[in-house]
Amino acid sequence: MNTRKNSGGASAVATTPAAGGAAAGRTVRRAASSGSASERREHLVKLAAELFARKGFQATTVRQIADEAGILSGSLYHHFDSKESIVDEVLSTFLHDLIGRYRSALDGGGDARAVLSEMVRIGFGTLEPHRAAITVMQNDWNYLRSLPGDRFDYLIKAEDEVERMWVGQIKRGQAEGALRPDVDPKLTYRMIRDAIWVAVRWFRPGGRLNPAALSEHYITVLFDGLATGERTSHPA
Amino acid sequence: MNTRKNSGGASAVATTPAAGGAAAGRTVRRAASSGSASERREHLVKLAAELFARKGFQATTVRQIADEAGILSGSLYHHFDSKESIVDEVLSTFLHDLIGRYRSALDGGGDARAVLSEMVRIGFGTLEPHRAAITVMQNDWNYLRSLPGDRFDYLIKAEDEVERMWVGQIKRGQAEGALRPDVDPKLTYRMIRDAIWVAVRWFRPGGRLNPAALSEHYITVLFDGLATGERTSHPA
DNA sequence: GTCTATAGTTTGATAGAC
DNA sequence: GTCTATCAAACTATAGAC
Repeated sequence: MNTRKNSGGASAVATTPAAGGAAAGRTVRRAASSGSASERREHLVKLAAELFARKGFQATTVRQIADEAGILSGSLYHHFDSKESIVDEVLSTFLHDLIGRYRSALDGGGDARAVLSEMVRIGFGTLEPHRAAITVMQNDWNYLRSLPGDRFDYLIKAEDEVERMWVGQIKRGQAEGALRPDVDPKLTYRMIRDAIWVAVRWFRPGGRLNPAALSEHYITVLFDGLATGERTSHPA
Repeated sequence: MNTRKNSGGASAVATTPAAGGAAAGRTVRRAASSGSASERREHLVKLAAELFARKGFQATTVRQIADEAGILSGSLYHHFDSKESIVDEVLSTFLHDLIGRYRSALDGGGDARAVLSEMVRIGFGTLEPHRAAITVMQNDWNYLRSLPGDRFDYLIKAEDEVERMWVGQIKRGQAEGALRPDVDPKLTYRMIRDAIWVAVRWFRPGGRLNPAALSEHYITVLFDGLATGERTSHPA
């Protein structure tokens, strides 16, 4: 996924927390994060992710990222190989977390409707911790995919795996008779997925609608359309 | 909306078709479009829109646009003030058309469910003719909105007007008893809107799914969740 | 781990000949 | 309406001092 320049990593937890040198560090403009090197790195990735989300990957310059961190642009290259490797880390961290959560939901068992409901909750649940990453993934997907090389091929791999999980549950629900058989599983998956993820455009943490309320609303609307039962029309 | 450099315009139809000079034009690499000046302009906008959609507005250079048209980058500035004015024309043309179609649907009358169904069809109906513009609007919305000045304020104005139309119909449907009253109208509008527009990411003209089939699928799923009737659960 | 300084490209846009 | 030629600015990334 991403090539790291120094040791340690964002997702790796069992790294030596041997404290950052910080021998020089003159004006120390950076607020907190006087912790380990990996914490510092994580902090920089987070700052960059916010900028990428707000202005777009291309429109965000390494100078702006460095400014936000209180250092000069050249200093960023002590932590990262390139601007691309930063966005790489933003996206792969998110996808790693997301897929892990989905797997847990599938392992948890339950009928198709219960699992699918849980997957909706997971989707909305990532809106808050991964808002910036989700925004970047949507807005800059085409651009990143258009870059030469196979660096961002894992985006497709992750997308495919997620699709398999959703479609599998939808088909199971249809086979068990819990979901109406006259809808296209793949198209239905896309419809749900799109409606959830694009919510990142208008979702604001602390706003009128929290992720839990959003989930229940969407689940209600969705299943009273998906579940079998008395309906106004029931096409072949 | 957009400031044009020369006379004539994309949406204006009653323009003198006084034929493009084309006195010099050496190798004339441009395929067809030996018509009026406004046709030539429209053609350039279309080429640019495709590039913007594929790589993103920022990542598309004026040189690439010119290449695609078979001219040099400097020559583009005979037709447009700036790169921004090109994307401006892409988006304003689309929004003009979209809002016009919505207004017709509202004027057509009918009950809320019928009007809303028609609005869904309109949404999917624009996917084919305005695929590039819709893609640009979604991917580069944040960036364009972040630019200094009020040039792209009309994006917000158009968004607001569209929201008023949708929410108005949803509320009317609830008042008339055709739609379940326990859903939030604004949130429901967003859910529908998001699901429709994001389809532009995977929709391909001539593919397995045409806009008409998509519309009916979405309408079926949506209304059997929105319409009143026997339901598994019916929260307060 | 940050700074200074800068190399090497690429970009959007302009001026004037034809 | 396009080309030639070019400018000024901005960009990513690097090298080496501290």
